[in-house]
Amino acid sequence: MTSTESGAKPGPRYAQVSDTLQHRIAEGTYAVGALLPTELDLCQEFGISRHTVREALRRLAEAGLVQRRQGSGSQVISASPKGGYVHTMHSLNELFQYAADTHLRVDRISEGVPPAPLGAVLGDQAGQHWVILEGLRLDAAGRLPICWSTVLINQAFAAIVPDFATLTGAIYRLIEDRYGVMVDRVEQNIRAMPISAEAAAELGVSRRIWAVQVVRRYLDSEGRLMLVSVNDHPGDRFSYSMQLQKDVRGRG
Amino acid sequence: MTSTESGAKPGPRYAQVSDTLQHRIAEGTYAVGALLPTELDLCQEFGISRHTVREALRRLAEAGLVQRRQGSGSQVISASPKGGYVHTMHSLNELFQYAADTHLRVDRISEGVPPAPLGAVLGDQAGQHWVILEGLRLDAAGRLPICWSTVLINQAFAAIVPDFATLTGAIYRLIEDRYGVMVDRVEQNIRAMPISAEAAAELGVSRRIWAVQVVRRYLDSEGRLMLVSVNDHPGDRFSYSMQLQKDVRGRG
DNA sequence: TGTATAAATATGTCCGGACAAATTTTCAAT
DNA sequence: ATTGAAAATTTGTCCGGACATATTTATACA
Repeated sequence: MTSTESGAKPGPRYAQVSDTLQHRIAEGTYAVGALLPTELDLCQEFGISRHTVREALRRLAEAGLVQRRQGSGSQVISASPKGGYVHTMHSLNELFQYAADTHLRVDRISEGVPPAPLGAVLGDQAGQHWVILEGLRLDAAGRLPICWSTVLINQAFAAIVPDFATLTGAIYRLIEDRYGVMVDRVEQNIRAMPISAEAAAELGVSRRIWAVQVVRRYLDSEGRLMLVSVNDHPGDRFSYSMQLQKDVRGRG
Repeated sequence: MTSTESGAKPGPRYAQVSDTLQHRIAEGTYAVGALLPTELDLCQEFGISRHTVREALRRLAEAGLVQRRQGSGSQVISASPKGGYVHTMHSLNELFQYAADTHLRVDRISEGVPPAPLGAVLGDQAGQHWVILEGLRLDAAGRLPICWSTVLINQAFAAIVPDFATLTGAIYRLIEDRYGVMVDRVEQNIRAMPISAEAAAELGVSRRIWAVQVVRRYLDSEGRLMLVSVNDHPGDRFSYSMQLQKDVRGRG
């Protein structure tokens, strides 16, 4: 069919097969709602054992693309977006890993009073001076753009900026280590909003995609804002799972 | 060791093994940070093949309990499988108030196997029959459209449907009261996605607005899905705040 | 025609084995 | 003591086969 299906691919066989199947799903060869070929059919087509086919199908099921049912077959339940991957976070910790302050390619550093849109996340401290960082945040492999990140740093800690070049952990940890000011609590807000032109360009997504903006405000024990991070995730790649406490749902 | 490890258990072997290992992790036999016995050791201990041991370890890794590394071994990275995150009740309750299962104007009721897109939120129970409710959810004043809501009810509880006319509280409470089946835990997932034509029309928003979809799965103590609610919020009106625990952001 | 039963189909579980790839350990050379 | 290469260890990938279980389809019977 397409040239991408004929040539020899790198990586394990099951990955080649799952990639091919995912490609066909995205292409419409296997429509949403339709059944995939049976495992034995796939064995024959790709000339591999059933074990390897099952590994490929298992990964597709894990990615939420297909649903497997004993006796019935594997049904396509979702077509992958053109980006081609589905990122699902299963816990808050994964969100933090996912959006950790690591692998941040800093493109721009400025200082002064943040413009109005950014000032909104600063509340009553909007008029003060801040150190502003903007850049693209990449995944652990350093390749895939995860989100467009803006970090506002209280100017009292401006001296840490030169250390960003060798930063391996979260920025707030750098502040804690250097200044002994401990983060007391973190407020997080999630909202959806139109994506900025800059973020869309950096992330390689259409401006028709909405951004999921995750704002985290780090405060010390006296309620002073130490750090604010604003991450614009492409809406088509954002998913955030958590388990709710029993007593929390009391009012639901 | 304990009595629970000696007797013959039901279910597949890999599940028995992963349950046993999970129990030992929770008990402290395998401490967090320590390495599990090697696959071959486990083969010998349980008298099973390496394939079955690997299936058990794979599930533990999926649950976030262990981390497997080629050449090194499987390391325990967490003692609690099911999230167990504690959020401040104040802010989460705001979400629940915001999207409470009240003030639901039911427009359509159908029964049967949900179509593929909805089936995705049902996981391995997608093929079963459900009672499907769709309608517009209004705010407390009964005026402002909050979200487009789809509710999937386990057919075992189909008899509660006529009572919706006089429903004043959450649907899951109706089930708890009528059937004595208690909700044990609630899984919540937030993601952004294009809004459906139907939801856009009902909510009076443009289709260019993306929806923030909040899926909540209500499970009983045996892991059976009782109820699933899928709420499509207009992205331009959605905001979700919470306060993060200090220990939760530990990895950030 | 409708229904209950049997057969066919498709995925789930489990075994045995083999080699590859990544990591750790051992040990010799400097 | 330090370095570097070889060996041992451990998980990753892949094959072949067998039977179990769930679903669908075909068949026989009423």
